[in-house]
Amino acid sequence: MDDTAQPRVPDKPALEGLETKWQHRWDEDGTFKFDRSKSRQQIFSIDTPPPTVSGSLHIGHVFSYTHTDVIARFQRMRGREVFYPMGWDDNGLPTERRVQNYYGVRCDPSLPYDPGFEPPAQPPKQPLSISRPNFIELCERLTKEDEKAFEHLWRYLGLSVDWSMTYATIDRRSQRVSQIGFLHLLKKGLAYQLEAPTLWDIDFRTAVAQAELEDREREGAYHRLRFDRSNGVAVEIETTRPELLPACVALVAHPDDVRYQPLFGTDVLTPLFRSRVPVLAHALADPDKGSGIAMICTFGDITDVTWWRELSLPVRAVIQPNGTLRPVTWGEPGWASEEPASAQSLYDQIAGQSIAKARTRIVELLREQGAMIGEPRPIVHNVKFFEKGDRPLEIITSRQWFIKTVDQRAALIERGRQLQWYPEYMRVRYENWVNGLSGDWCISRQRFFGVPFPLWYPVNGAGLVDYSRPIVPDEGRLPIDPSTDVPDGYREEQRNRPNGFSGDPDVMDTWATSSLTSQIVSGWCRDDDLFARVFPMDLRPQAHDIIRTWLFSSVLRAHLEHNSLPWHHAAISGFVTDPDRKKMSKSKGNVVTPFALLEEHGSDGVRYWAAKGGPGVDTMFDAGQMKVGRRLAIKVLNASKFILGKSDPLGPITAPVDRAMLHNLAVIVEQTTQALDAYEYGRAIDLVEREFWGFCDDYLEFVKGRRYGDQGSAGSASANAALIAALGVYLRLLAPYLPFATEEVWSWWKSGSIHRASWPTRQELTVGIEVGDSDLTTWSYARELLAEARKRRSEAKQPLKVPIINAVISDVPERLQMLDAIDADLRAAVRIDVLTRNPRPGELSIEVEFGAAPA
RNA sequence: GGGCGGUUAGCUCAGCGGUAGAGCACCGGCUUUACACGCCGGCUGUCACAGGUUCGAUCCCUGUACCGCCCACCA
Repeated sequence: MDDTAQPRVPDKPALEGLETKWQHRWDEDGTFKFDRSKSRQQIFSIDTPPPTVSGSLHIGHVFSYTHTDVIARFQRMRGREVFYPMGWDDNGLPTERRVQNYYGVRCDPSLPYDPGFEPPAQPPKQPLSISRPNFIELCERLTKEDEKAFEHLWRYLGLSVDWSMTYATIDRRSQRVSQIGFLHLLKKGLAYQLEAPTLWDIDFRTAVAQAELEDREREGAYHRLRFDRSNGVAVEIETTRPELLPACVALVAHPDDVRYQPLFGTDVLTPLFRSRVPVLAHALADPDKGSGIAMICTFGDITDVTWWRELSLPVRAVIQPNGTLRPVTWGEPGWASEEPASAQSLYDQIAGQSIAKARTRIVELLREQGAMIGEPRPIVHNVKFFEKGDRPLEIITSRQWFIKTVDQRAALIERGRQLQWYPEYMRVRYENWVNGLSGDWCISRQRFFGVPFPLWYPVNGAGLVDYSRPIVPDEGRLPIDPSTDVPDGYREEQRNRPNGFSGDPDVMDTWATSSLTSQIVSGWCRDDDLFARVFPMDLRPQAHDIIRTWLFSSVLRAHLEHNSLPWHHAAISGFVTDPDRKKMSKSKGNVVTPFALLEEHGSDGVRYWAAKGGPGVDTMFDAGQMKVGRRLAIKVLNASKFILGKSDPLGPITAPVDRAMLHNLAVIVEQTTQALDAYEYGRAIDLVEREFWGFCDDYLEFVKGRRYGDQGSAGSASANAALIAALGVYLRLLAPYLPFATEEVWSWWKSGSIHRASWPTRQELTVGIEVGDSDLTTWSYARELLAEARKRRSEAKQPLKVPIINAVISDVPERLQMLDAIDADLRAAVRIDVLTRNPRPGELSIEVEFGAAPA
């Protein structure tokens, strides 16, 4: 470092342009380039959340990514080599939807690839059908554009990412890791396929996982229906899904319910379709709900699935994957009816219709037949939705791939306890989720833009696909797309032919890939040397809304694959809320474009606001705080200009006030370091900011006169040296928060980046400075006197140019002794001609006598 | 229904056993040669409510209310 050169201080320092200037300089200088020669102990590795590129950029991103960057810059300055890659999540449904709308296309997997395809300039009114490979090409093309916009924003915000280490969740590397990970689970028996009832979105026409569900309140109605018994007495049940009546396979009541105990083991006839179904007992039936007896349909909700499984009931499925009622022939096996002809004529009136239409019609029919008692009773209840979906989920039986999770429950809870959470209480959400897992993780999706299952299946002589014997590729071939790649020993002509093969048509849940981001960035199965240096990683930063998805699935995958945690620490950010305390999101129309904010308040100003929102805390969007941050950054520039503007003479730090100020700063350094070590970035900036502002308003004012030479060369030399030492420390304490302003000042004065400078320590401030216990008291006494004297001047409304000709300081003798050390500085700072000491017991007080105003 | 977090100055929040704090806002003053994107000073609080522990509670315990969030098998 070249600290002795004369600082080059601009006349009018300003924040404008610093973002552009320094992001380019950092890029050219490779300031944040990861040095992979460092050992595991020297490295701090971060598993950055890859933002969904097809989503819009919003202030919530800026908020949480700033938190991570503050930690990254802090660790880097502490001497850790920070491994800080950036990913783009371009895999999955959001991208598919965006591509469909942007280009006006839709994917038809039956079409062949067209190598020369170009999308129309304007999206056509009627969506254009294109092949899956063509669709994926468009996905990739559009996400490239989105990624550029994101990177631009991140660089402008000042994220200290190594931009040579980016990845996308759909790129070949991620696909390969994702497919290897899947094949490992398959080999260990931890992944399996099953033909089973699965949560299904009828609009997207895909299976979804438990983690992607959300409850929404919907209006519904209880319909009271009469089921006939052979003895002529009717049983009344209540249902909100009358359209599922044809799918009814049993009635169920609680085993202890005396009202229905006589019915257990008997049969009843369903209304309209006259299907004979048993009355059964099961503990899940709630005597207080409805009439206390329920109809079991295949399938109306998850409880139906439980009953169906535990009571060994048959399947009578009526809902098709597209959400319409399938055609049924009553009287055929599985569709028994006492009166098949009338059942058929009634059912034909709802077959092929949507769920909503079928419901309306079936209620009319029930009325006509007198099978409905009274009017439907409106209720509001929670209904399960796919989080991205518009209509309630159905349960459809289909072949899907699963990863075993439920039998890992205890081990996953234990992993959660090994993980260090910030804040601690976020662990509870994880445990709630793990304890509430109701089934294994369904990872197959009937979609197009995603990582395909790296599998084919043999097709037998009759042309039927044999799913029980998947054909697995060599790991060396991965990634593959079974819809275009051909398994070893087969030819393309055998695709979907008898005695040939058939590719798995599905893609994986995006979380099946995202759960491996720490493996993807760490070079798992690609770069063993790198992997050993960065994995398990140090930090997973993320927001709390995806604990059940991203965090959970990542812990699961690392546990199953490596028998370890994926990282040691999880730092959880809150949300950004609008003034009504609602989460800001695009759908609510309350999003603020982040780039305009960065330009208006400066990246440092916006970062300041973000950093004040501590770990886990939802934080209100507050432009006022951004302005405060901007002022802090400007203050840094101006105070630095003042301090560095005159560094001569420079000498030993002898003045008690100077030494006390530095000693006090050493305490702040310790406290700030502790806070940042505990990921308390909000508390840390509070500490530094408050002290820095006091340093400017009190200390600078206090020593200004002495520094200009009022008390001779030695006093000036001491002040200059103390000012410069303190400034160097403050800049470094602020550097993680205000990377642009601090770097700018550092460059006036030192060589190299402040972001590679070493974090300040207590020792650096106290070595060579003789500090007695009394010194801290000296500085606080000086501040007390300064405040008191200023108050007198303010009360008298006297401008500073009017001198105080005499100030009488009354205090206990022990404290008055300290005046000797600060007398001259104090008199200069408040313009006091004479200080008179008045020893006496009691509180400090000052009486002043003003002189005449100068002409 | 279960759980987690919160309730402190007009607003946003910090404090978490010992005389209530910061910033913003507001009011008054200051052209003081680093900064008017500034400086100085001032005003503002039954620390949600009710009990308990303690010499002492905003802070610990137990309830209650309200706000936000997470989870839940929602006939």
